[in-house]
Amino acid sequence: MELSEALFNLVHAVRNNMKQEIKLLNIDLSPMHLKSLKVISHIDECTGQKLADFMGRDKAQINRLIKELLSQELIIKTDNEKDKRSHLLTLSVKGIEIITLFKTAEKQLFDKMVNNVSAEEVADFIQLSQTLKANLNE
Amino acid sequence: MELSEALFNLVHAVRNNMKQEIKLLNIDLSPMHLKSLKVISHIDECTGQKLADFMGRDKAQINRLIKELLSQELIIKTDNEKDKRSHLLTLSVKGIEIITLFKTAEKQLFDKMVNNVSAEEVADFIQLSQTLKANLNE
DNA sequence: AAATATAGTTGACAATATCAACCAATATAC
DNA sequence: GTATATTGGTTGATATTGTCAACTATATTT
Repeated sequence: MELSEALFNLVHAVRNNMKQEIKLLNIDLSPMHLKSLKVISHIDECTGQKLADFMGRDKAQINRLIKELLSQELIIKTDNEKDKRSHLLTLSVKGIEIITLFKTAEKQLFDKMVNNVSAEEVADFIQLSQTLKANLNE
Repeated sequence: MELSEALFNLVHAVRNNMKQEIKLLNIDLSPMHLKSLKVISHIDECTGQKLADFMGRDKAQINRLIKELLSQELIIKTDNEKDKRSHLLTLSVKGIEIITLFKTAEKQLFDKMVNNVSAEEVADFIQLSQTLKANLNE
């Protein structure tokens, strides 16, 4: 099997399983919304731009994701004193609850996936993924 | 870095590079259209259903991809004598030209990606991808 | 022959992604 | 210090990918 084929097949499977998990948890958010929540929880003093950079996505797309998360009151937007063009994004209590729920499900999925695989193999896999990506961006 | 993160990052990079290549080749087709063309060229006595199964996609989506490929005269649809509900899909000369062009570009991309990586490592990577996918589908 | 399943088609829509225009704040050049 | 360029964010328009449900025609099962 080709590398790209194996890769796309795997990602497709992961995506589908994630969607199932999200449905089972009765979370009314798309995968990208959840990913955004997760990244916001990771990044220190997160702004829209930082989010867009980190996720490697268009700022227009990110902006719409943020709008939806705000309307669902999962994140809070506060003025950024250091730069009045931008705003700081933080999770609300509700947002923290949801992302905690999701991370648990995600971890279960991950554990199932690497069930019979050694930690070393997984580490090598991650390492090689990063190498392959770096080669592309040269 | 997390496994899923590394994986999604890599696929995202591959996708973006592919898009670039397609643009450079002046091919007026989306990635999925090209993938469909490629699969049609692989599968013996390809029908819509076989295509949908192989690509793991909804038949509605596949149907629309086929329609576009037909309207661009890249594939030919002939009656299937063995089952009058379905049709056989084959590449036209134009379709063969385009997919040949694309495969060349794809190969260059692939070569760049695995440039400094041994064949064995790549084989292991593909193998593990398949294992991880299989674990998910259990 | 009747019931069920399969292949394909279509409508409606959700989710993801991209581009361009635009405003306001900031940074830089002069 | 002001003109200019850049950056962060917002919005409109549109393309791409993916999903579900309804429907027709043919095939298969019973």
